[in-house]
Amino acid sequence: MQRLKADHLDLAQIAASGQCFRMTAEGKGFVIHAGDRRVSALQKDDILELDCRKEDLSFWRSYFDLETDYGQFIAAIDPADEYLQKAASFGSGIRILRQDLWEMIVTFLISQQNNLPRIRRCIENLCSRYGEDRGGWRAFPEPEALADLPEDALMPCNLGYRSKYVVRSARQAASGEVDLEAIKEMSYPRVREELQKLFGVGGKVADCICLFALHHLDAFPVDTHIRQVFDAQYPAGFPFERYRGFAGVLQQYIFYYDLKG
DNA sequence: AGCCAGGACGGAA
DNA sequence: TTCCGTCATGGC
Repeated sequence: MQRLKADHLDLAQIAASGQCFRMTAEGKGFVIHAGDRRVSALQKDDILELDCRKEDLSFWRSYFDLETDYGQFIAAIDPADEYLQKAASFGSGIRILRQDLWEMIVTFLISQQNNLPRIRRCIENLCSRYGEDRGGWRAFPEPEALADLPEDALMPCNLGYRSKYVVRSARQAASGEVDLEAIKEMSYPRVREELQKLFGVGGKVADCICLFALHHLDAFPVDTHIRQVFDAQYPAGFPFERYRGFAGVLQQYIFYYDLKG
């Protein structure tokens, strides 16, 4: 059992915030799958207890982004912006996780024109059918495990028309046509363009990948929920300039508040 | 029952 | 460029 100091962290909020679809409640805590890793986590006040080896601790500290002070983001919110204040207060336990790149690509390919419960089931189906067996659980399938399939092979996993997006993107990743390792070193504007070479990845999905895998906090995915909030709360436009460098964090507060608030 | 969901693609205008 | 029909499926 390892312990980490963790303020502004609420696993239940993160699990419900729609950035991670492989966190499930287990007893009083959560079990979290990330790529080919897995950990059990339990929160006690501002201490996060992780069931992992000491040498894996640095990975999970980074995964939960525990070295970042989220209080500074909340403190920087315009005091006159009542809506954003409430949203941030409501979701103050949300952090932007550093998730696996390929897993986020597939997850948000599947997310389009879809709803959160079904996205979760699609991911589970993919892992159980094509993920490597780790003895009692399965890893997220690598591109190579999907690249040789026919384009409609994932429809039994309930991906619907998105099956061909995942299969063709897997081919592009496996062949090196899109270099996932090189992408990790690119600036946000450049990687956003690069990701859109993947079949099925447009601007919004690219922003989700940038934010939830690559931790580009400037990325601000605008989906149907955010669009509705903008129409209702920010008719004159959202003040992106004020929040340069961390607008993506606020996006998650808004998304979660609109979803659950 | 019917509308909507963390959109993107391909073709038309 | 912008606009629009289409794409599977199920949650509510």
